[in-house]
Amino acid sequence: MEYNEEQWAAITADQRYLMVLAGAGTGKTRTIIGRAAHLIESGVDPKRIAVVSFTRRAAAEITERLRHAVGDRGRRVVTGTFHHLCLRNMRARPRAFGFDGMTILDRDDQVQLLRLIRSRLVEKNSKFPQAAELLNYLSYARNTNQSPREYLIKFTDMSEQWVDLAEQVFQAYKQRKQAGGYLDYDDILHRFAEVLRADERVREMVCRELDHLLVDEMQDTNPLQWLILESYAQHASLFCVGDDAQSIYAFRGADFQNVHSFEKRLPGARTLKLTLNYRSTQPILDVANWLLDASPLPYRKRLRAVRPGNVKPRFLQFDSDLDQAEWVAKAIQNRRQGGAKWSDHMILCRTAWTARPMEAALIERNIPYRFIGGLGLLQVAHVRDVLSAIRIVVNPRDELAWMRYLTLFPGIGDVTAGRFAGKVENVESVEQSLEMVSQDFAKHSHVHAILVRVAKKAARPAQAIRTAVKGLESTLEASYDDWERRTKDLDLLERLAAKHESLREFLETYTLDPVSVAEPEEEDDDGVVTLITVHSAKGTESPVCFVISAQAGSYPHSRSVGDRDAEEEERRVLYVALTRARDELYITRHPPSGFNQGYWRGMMSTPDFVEDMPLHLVDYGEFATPIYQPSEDDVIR
DNA sequence: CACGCACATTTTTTT
DNA sequence: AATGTGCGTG
Repeated sequence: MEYNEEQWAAITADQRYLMVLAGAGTGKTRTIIGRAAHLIESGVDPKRIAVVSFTRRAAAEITERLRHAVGDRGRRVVTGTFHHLCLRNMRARPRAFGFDGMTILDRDDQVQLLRLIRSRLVEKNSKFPQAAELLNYLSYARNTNQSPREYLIKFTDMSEQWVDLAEQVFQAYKQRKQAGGYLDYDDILHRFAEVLRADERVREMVCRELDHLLVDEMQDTNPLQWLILESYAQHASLFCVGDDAQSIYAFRGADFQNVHSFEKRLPGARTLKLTLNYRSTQPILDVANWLLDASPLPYRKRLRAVRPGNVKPRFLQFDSDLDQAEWVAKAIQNRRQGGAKWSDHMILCRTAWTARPMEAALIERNIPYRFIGGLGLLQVAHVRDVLSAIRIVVNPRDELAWMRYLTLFPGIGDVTAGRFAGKVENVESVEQSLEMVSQDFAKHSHVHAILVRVAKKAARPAQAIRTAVKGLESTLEASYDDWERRTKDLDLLERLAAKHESLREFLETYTLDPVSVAEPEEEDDDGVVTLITVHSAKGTESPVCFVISAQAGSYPHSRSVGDRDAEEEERRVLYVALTRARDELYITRHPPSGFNQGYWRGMMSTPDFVEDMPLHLVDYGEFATPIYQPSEDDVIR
């Protein structure tokens, strides 16, 4: 593995705290891997190195590439997301963290729980924010280390009474979580950070286990995560890589300024830069550079391509999203006939929603694809149905699971189920809860019987899933008219479960990082086309990229219009999208339709980033001739 | 109290 | 598209 001067300087730097500012495609991941490899080769025990990233896909890639770079030793490096790192540590010391047999709530669960509480505390038809919005407020406040009250007063125009009411709702939510043995996403970080901060003994015990903490995508860390990093920084060295122009998680409390204040926050910290782009050709970078230049924010960034290539990105305007989808699908098909692989193509969309017509067009043409982002497997109704039985066996105090499970059966409605779920709060064991079921639902014998059978298989995840599916099959078949189509998700679920040691671990893994429903059954030699949201695409690249629906309403997204910071974040989203392309970039757009059209009727001054693009930066017109040539595997020799 | 029908609602982005 | 919600019926 070879590195350029800048990369090598970062890899071998002996600063205890180092921030590497790296533009898109400048070899961030390569440098982080290089750093870990370098540390190992200079004698550091791999177990004492951790690499945190922001998605499991990124973490998996790091694990893989590390193994490639240093062999099996690489496996012992701790890799994962922030949430994984926290969970791992808490699971290893359940007593210190008060973490025992907890069920992790995904977003749907959180919303449902909050809705339950809202319905009791807030009068009907009140204009008081809905559960989902309340959850956003709460989560943002917690991720930025503020009290909800503080946040609501500062950032919303809620009245005094409503703020009080919101506080009550949040308080009740917290209590319900405690009672149900639940941990939501924020609790995972929060509890970990809180204990590390407050308990010096635990902090030493935990943080002393690492000598080197490497952080990917530093611009996405929020104040809560920073708190965790600070605790570690007392005992370990910190090597962070990030790019302010790629910060697209402000909605989660991330503040990209933290890559700039790094030096001020940690004594003796230094910042290095990576400026050479190895991914894209210059014409692609020219468009990206133009986009940042057009921003009022000073990114002071000009990406320079190392690789040759002078094909301009192509810009196409369509009459509708359907025409656009049709054309993209056809273009990919043509390119494949011209010798390209399916897997050379990536289609980037702003929201999962805009991907739908695209998906339809791909299916129609039998183009194998996978969709990343959007509805995860574990969010689909029938999967949740089956998992409710599993969750009960893992945590019998899981009220939400009881509700879902019990109401599956004809004759049991939400009132009856709710009554039972209320009683389960103090249950000590699965056996005890099963005993209660057999008493309360004596008439519905299979309610009890299915759980008993699932509980028996609890040690074998795949078998437990299969048992649950079999038990519920007839009931589910009656309630879904497209049951046939849905069963294949359950097969997939079973296969996924087979890869895991325990049901708890299985649930945790996929709650923290959901798999897509549309994961391809099998990839042929040519792989599959990737359809992906820009947020999920960060850190990835592809020889040929289609940035679709690049118009007002998507870039910037209509929800962000009017808020300067949010609009600028949208610019960075588009920037991330454009900089994924290696050789060819297509930017396509169409007039807004449906929801957006209605939304924007009468509003004339919607910003549109792409509209002002200088003509000379792109080529226009109809069909592009395939210009792709199979690339030599890597451009860096 | 359960259930079925009709209707509304949702549509950022992710851990 | 696919859930969730409200209301009348049994």
